[in-house]
Amino acid sequence: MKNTIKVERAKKNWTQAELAKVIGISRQGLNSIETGKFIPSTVLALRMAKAFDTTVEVLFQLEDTEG
Amino acid sequence: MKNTIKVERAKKNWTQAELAKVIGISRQGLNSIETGKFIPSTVLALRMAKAFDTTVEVLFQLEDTEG
DNA sequence: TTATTTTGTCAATTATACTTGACAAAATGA
DNA sequence: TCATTTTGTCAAGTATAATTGACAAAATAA
Repeated sequence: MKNTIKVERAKKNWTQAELAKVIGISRQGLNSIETGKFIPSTVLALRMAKAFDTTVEVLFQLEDTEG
Repeated sequence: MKNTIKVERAKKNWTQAELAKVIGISRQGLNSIETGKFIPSTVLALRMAKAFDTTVEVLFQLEDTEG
């Protein structure tokens, strides 16, 4: 799964630590999600989408092999 | 977190077992998600949204306390 | 360059999603 | 009613998400 967290974060000029705090997760946890190391829960995806004023689908995209 | 899986499933006239197969999860796993026992991964949420031709936000809603 | 912040990553632990197998309750259909 | 399908739930196990603490690489600012 791909994500556009880094881009959305840049738009808001937020650090990983700041975003992590907003969505209630550790900085390392957010880093692992952002770098594709692991897949977040739907609650975290929804919180992130809300924080960025966007949708889960804009933030996260299934790969062709994951469809 | 609330969800509208049961309703979307009814629209398509799918059983839990059928939907579970489509998204690549066990029947009991899907049941636990549908009944709110646990929170699915974002990949599963995206697959479900795709299967239902809808969005993650339509399928899953944060409670006021989870925002 | 030097100092500071930000990011990436590791190890070890904890929490939880997801699995299979099983069985009963509930719903559906004959 | 009787049979069949569907759903809910339990237990025990596996997989993985998420945690903290730590440290170095990379980026940013002075």
